[in-house]
Amino acid sequence: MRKPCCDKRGNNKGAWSTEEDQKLIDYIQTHGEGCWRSIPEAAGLHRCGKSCRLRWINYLRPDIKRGNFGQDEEDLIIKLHALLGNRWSLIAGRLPGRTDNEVKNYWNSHLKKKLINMGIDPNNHRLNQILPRLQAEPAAPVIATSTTTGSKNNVAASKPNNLSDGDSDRVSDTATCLEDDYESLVTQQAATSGSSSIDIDLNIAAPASPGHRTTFENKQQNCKWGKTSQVERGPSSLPTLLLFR
DNA sequence: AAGGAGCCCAACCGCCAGCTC
DNA sequence: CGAGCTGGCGGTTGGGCTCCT
Repeated sequence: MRKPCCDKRGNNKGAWSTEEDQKLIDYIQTHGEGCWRSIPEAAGLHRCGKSCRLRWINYLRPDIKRGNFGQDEEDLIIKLHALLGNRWSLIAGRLPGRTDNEVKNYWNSHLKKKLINMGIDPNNHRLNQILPRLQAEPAAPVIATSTTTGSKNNVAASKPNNLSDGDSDRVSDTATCLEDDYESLVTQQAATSGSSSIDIDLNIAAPASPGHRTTFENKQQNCKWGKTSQVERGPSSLPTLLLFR
């Protein structure tokens, strides 16, 4: 039977104090990241290694970009989520200075709602209903989500669209922006690959941390849902990005 | 002004896959 | 070759903050 990683009695839990933060920063700046399991003891912290790693990666790392997400970052997250689903570490790998936790939180608290307000199912990025400027577009059938979370998160389809006047303007702008961005992206891809299919190269060019790359490559080799160049085809080869057509 | 509701986000938990012995 | 260890990931939780009534 496997032992839990944090079974040590007396370990602190919950929010980190500034003293703890400083100890961790000092230790890592002196010795590097190394073996997380041994770091707490070596740094004089009453935390499990996992907790130290998380604190460092999500909060203390010097290259972390804090503050609001820019419009370009937002768009990129939406596009990548459409392609990758809830693979936050991969999405975060495309956003320099952003962590998977941050991207995940931002998605859950902001972007999900934004898409819902736009009449788009955040799980499969398909339109749930017709917006004024997209009326020529027939409502797409909602297909099974391609994410690994299954149907338990599929609340979007049942949510009403209660846009205020101000919201609909904003939404319209955002939709336009996304469409334009995506068209250029697809055009670019088609030009380089000779194909019109959505096939963005998802190899991480500059991983946020050394561990990122290793893991990503491993996942790419072993992942259950596809290979490196085959981006999220899902159970069928239906396009999943109706919004961006 | 007070209290309840809702939101945000840091942190935890459990699982998985790769590595090592 | 298999068991155990470790790092990493995604989902979930809960405390604190803000907004609303």
